[in-house]
Amino acid sequence: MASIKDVAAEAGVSVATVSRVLNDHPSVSADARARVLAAVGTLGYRPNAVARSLRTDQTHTLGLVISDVMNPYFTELARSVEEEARALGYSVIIGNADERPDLQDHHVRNLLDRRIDGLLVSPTDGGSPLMLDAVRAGTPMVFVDRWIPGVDVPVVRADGQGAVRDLVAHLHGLGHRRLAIIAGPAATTTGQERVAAFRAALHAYGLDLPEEYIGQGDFQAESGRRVTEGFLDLAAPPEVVFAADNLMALGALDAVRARGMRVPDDIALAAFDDIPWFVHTDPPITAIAQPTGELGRAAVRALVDRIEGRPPQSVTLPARLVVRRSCGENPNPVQRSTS
Amino acid sequence: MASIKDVAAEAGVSVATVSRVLNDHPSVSADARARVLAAVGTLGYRPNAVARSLRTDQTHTLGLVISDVMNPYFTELARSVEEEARALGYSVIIGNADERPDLQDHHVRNLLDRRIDGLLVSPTDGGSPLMLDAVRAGTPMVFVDRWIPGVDVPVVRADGQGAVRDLVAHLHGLGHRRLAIIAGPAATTTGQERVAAFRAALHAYGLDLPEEYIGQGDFQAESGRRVTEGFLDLAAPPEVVFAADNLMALGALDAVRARGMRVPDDIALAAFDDIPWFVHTDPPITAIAQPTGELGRAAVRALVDRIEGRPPQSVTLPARLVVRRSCGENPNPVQRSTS
DNA sequence: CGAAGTCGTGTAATCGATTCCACGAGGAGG
DNA sequence: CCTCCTCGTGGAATCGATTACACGACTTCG
Repeated sequence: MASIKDVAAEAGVSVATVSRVLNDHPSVSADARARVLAAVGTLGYRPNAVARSLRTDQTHTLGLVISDVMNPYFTELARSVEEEARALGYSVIIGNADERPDLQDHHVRNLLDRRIDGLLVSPTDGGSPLMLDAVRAGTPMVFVDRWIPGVDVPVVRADGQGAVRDLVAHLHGLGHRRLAIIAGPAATTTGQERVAAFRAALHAYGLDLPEEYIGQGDFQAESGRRVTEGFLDLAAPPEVVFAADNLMALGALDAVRARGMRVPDDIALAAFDDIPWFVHTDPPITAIAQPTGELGRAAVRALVDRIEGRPPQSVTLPARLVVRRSCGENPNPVQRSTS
Repeated sequence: MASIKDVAAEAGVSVATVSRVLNDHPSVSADARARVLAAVGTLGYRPNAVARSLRTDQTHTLGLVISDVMNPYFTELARSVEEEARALGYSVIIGNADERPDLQDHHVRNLLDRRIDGLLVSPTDGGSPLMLDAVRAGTPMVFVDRWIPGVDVPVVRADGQGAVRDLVAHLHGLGHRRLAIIAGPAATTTGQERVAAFRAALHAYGLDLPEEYIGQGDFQAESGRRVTEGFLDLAAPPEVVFAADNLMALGALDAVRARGMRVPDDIALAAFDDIPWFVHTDPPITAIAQPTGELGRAAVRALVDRIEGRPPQSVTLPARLVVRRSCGENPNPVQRSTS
């Protein structure tokens, strides 16, 4: 592979001049520039990003550590992050933690070793020492979706409180009174917040959220299935199951089907996180939609601001309720098609 | 950030010794080793992967360029690729081409500039000059899922012929005679092959695949919708629509619904690529399942073989039919749950 | 007892870029 | 005509690792 030296030789100039042409530094004669460009062309030269990074101490690369790639929500997040980063001149390296703190640490370490310019994280847990060290060491970082309390890092996330209130209003209006939730891991902020928001909304309607109606899930389909089975085994099973993410909703649907029961006739189902497939499930599932693309873009902007020395901003965007048929009689038509 | 020099100073040895300890080179005294390790600990030193790569000319990184991250098939592929790569001591950088040749080139160029050790590609088109140049220049490369004919690069893919035959047998057995296909882009091998396999299977049953029953899609949901609408507008609409990937099947489902028609009563639907959601659509969709995880792992093994000087092998694994209810009366129960 | 390893270690070259500094040529101004 | 800039250029240091080579101290063996 041709190096800058080869180009310099071919063009009959020094490597300094080649470098100047490549970084379009002003003081290069038109003649030299032309000769260098020609040499670059004939040799098919491409600068070695590794060497450049070593010298400049910048990789123009962002790390993104997400909790689970197989979750369409995070896939979409990753996509929008990459798009915005590309627009701003950065590349993205994605690390998939699969909801496992050890894997999360593996990727964070790997990204740090590669000297990425900044890190976007949706933490799987309450904060590994590794990540806290990185923050303390001054690594530019931004939390997206989930965050770690007590750490001074900008957070870009959706606020579901309003939408959860709308959901409970909808459910209450349909006559449901026994509402249960499949929660996410308590170690994640989204795991806790969604339960808190749900409980608060229920209280507003004079309803309770008893312990046995809080199932402990882990944001994966299998846990949704398991928890739902537990709910169905109760002496007084809930009339509604609200899954704190889309994969657990999928598991819940499985569990209900496996018993030969029907949604929404025998039990209603709603989910946090809306995805295109929810339009086509049987029945279409009522869900709380996050502005996923906007979150990803805002997170990148915040991180790049931080990297480039501008003050980064935390951002909170509202989520909204999308009513479909999985909770019962629905006065409105479907409001959202695939896209 | 501490460098190897700092560690050397702290431990009272030379950088050479530190390096030897880090790469566990045999000739280092126990005493020196202990002092270096202690220094590494107190400084929290981590070797700079950028510098190391520059010197050794290896990044221990694989590039993966896929056609569309939002397609669950590719997401799963990416996940298994990363897993296997990690097991073999490599990291993976994913580039999402979004079915756009220009974006594909952007990522290939970016990965090449970063001096990745090898490239895994599922080409969006018939082969950009950039990629062909890379092959000619000796970049270790392996094609996965799709490939470019006439290029001497190992291919890891699934063979759908048998499964398509099974599908046609199933459809024929259910009494369907007018079968249509939503094809992928002709520039991709999977786009062509699936049509060819379908046509061959139809012939075996004495059936034809007329031009108007071949819709040109692009592997995205929207094209599935458009093509399906075209089919429904025909004087003699098909009784079955076979979508060459899961996203186009989603679009087809949309189109059918939008007309107020029902699957499978008014029209049957089948898809190439099976995904967890197909169990839960209304109705559950009959699909051809690829051994996605196995493909990803085999592709990584082939690429790493190539990188490390062993002869790489092309691999072809069989896909299989999973019958559900979207094509009509089904004697067998669902054979596959989510996972 | 001297020659010939062996072992542990350090010095310095190297990878491919960027960039500070020095230098020579040419132009402007006194 | 001399001085002082400006401009274009090249030499060389530098980033943080790895590794070939040299060297001194010990062993080992004839």
